[in-house]
Amino acid sequence: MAAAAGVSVTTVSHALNGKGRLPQETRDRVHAVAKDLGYRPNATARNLAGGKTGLLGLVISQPATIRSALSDFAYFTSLTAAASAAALDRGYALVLTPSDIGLGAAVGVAVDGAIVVDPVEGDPLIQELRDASMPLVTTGRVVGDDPGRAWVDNDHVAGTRSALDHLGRRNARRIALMTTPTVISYSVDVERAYRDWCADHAMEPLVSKTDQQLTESAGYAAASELLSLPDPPDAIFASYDRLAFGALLAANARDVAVPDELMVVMTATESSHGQSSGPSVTALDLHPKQIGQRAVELLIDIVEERVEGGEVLVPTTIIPRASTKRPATGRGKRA
Amino acid sequence: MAAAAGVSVTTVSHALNGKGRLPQETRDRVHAVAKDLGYRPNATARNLAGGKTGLLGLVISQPATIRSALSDFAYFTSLTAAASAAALDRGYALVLTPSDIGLGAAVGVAVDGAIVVDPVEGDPLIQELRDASMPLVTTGRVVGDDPGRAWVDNDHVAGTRSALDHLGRRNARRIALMTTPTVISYSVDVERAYRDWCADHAMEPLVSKTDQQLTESAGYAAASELLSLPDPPDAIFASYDRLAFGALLAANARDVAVPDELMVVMTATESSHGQSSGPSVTALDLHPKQIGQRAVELLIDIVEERVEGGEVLVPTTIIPRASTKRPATGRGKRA
DNA sequence: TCTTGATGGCAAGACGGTTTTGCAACTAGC
DNA sequence: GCTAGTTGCAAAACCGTCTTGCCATCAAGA
Repeated sequence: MAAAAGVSVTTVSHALNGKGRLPQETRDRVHAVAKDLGYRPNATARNLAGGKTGLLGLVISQPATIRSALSDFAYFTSLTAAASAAALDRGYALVLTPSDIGLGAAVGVAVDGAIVVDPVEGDPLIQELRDASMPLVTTGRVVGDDPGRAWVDNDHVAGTRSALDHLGRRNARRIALMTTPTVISYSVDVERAYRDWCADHAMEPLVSKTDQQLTESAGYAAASELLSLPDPPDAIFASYDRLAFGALLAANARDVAVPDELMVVMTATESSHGQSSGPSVTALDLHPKQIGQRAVELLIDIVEERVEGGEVLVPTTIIPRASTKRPATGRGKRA
Repeated sequence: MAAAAGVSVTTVSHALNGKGRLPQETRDRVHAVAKDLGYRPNATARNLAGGKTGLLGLVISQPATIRSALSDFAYFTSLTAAASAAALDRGYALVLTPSDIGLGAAVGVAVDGAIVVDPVEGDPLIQELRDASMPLVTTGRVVGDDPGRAWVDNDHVAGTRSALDHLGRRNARRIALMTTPTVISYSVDVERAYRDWCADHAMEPLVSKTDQQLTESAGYAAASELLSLPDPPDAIFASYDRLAFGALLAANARDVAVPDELMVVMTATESSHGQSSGPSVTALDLHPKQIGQRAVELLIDIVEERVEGGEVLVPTTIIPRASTKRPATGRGKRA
């Protein structure tokens, strides 16, 4: 920047980065002038000098079999957008990397670190990145991983329990779980928490797993089946919002009243609300924006060697709405 | 790269970039050694020297009112992923920019060029970028823009006509259009093409516009209304796939047989197929991947000053499926 | 044989910062 | 009053590539 502003480039660099030995007075003056001139250091030059690229990679890990079923686009969009914004805030750029190009040493972009979203057990990419000792943060844990790794995840066990508690307090007698096969830590956690909760409450588990794409249609089909059981559920916890919307349509088609005869809770993103035309659905918000943001922050901390790893748990929030609008009994914790 | 490989850095640079005056023999030798060493020039240094950042920004333009309704995540995901891959292929990194941070000179990242997806009429971002003379490509046209701008778009007029022709050849008597308010060039084009086609074929237009979020539920509601008209449509063209899926559910609920009593055609992405549980739906594929890819290519051509602008039309493809499975009459073009 | 022109390749500067080193000037202790 | 330590800042080296300028070398023409 115009050393014209009084001092040498060295001093400017020192002042702006809080490095060298400078009196506060000089720092302030440099900062003032910089602000005045709207000076912003050139990121490319800074990266060159620092031996970095300024890029972070984000890959969505999904095995080929369910990649096309990856219909929970809203979740990923939300997460990715927040991650990108968080990266920009801190002077990095987030680049979406197709999982098939890879970030490996051999091909693809040179990045300073990587985020892998919802890693699937045995995904070779994880191993490849670790072998290359690339700074790595996963969103959702790697199933079967040792502790000490860097990840950001919801507390799905607590979240699931809070959703079930919510239903239990409203006198649900038989709660069904609508979910998917367990390929990522999310589905593993939810199903285990559900079964544990059922055991704790002497309730018989009723799990409906769809391996179709996660659409309202799949939810419609699954819920129709559940509702035609001899002893149908009076509450449903859906691990994807669109399954819940489908369940609502199924209930409507069968004249099952929501919430009186059937309560529905779904996991959701910020954008899930109001997407169904029926009663608004009580949601367990996963806060994907926070997930994305925290993942980036953790990754940058690792890249800049402030920490080596870290396990970040993002809490979930239950948002009561019409689909579970029954008076809660006094027993149990308050929502 | 190790000038250790025989020559000077200058020669390496010249050889690898096909610049200076070098005999083919030297070039080949350098290339061979480079490949041998797995040498890849440092992008950061290259950018510094070239005075660029190596970054392209991609913004999704949506007015606040419908941003939350942006449920067509699959389309954007597809487009964005393809754009990102195309950029990486050419040595650039694509970064998603939140529309509120902006790419303006004042704030945000420094990028070499920008892509604005589905610009809304009067979006200030467009003007800001143009004022800063930032290389710009839009995906979908800016409504009311003069020619000569750089954009990539589907030929929605031709596409809509081909979808309607497809229905017409199968003896549709009354075709309804399910769509949204006209805020982007896409919705404008589709509705105009539909009305023109109706006029050409002496058919009374029947347009159902939903301003709800674009979910199956909205499609369900809109289709239910259409089907309860005194003179209900016997074919529906839906400008969003989820509207069509909802229509299918509505038809099913009313025992309207598809395709015998009602044919359905939707615009779609690669991932739309198989998302409904009913009959598979004939689709007008918009090829969002191609849109994203072509947009990046065009933008890079502009950034590197090979061209100044360009209008790229990506064709659409009609994919006949069960929802319009009727014998086509001999009249008209073949599908 | 000498000049001229084309050709092949190297050296140095530029890009815009960061970081290290070095040098005054000032302060303090004895 | 001299040495030692501290403080404030500038000069220089470096990051890895591209670009420009220039010196050889060699062949052809005079």
